[in-house]
Amino acid sequence: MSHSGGRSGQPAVRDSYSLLVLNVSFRTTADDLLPLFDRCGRVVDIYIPRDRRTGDSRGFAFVRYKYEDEAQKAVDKLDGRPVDGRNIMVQFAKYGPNAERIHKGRIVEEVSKSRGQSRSHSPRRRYRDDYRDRGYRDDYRDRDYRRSRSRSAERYENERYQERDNRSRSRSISPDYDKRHGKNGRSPARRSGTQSRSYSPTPPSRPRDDRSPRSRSPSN
DNA sequence: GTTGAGCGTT
Repeated sequence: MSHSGGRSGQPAVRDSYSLLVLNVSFRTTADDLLPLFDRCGRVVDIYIPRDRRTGDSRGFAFVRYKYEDEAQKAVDKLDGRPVDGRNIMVQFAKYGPNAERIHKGRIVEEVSKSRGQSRSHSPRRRYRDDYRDRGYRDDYRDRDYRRSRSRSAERYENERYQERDNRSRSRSISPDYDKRHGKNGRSPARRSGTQSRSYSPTPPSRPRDDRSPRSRSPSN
């Protein structure tokens, strides 16, 4: 009854403290961290968020400890220790039961010592998978941008002329640059069938469906 | 094949 709480989806988290491990190698797995953090205390579980598209590690992991004292010890012991050739950073996570001591991302609890929780004031970036998403998204944006510019008033365009020019050169160094590459802006050597789909109003959907047409009901 | 600040899933 008096299980008032439910701060986290999993009840197991209630009896465990989460630690955030950063600066871990991209190929470091939980199995590699398990024996490492297990030496500092009882590790309940270790989870490493991975990309659902590629499946590669993002470079950080979450280690859950049964007790906070052990977690704190792991932070002080494993924090700054070279793993897989790189120093890892261990600190308390904002998610979990220990969040009670964290107020809006700021730890209300007194710092153990001069640990320097503040890492750096460097701006944080998103996942490194953005560059690949921009690949096809850039085409859509370009089309929208061109259409948007048509409807835009000419007077405003005058001011945007600077930005547009600057941006235009940013995307393409020069129209001749493509010609030098032999692309000539278009690919006439393409398949005629491909051209049909190119003019299709709907973008080519990726055959993400791996469902087998034959095995429709695997349950029965 | 790449990268390097951050806060998570069934």
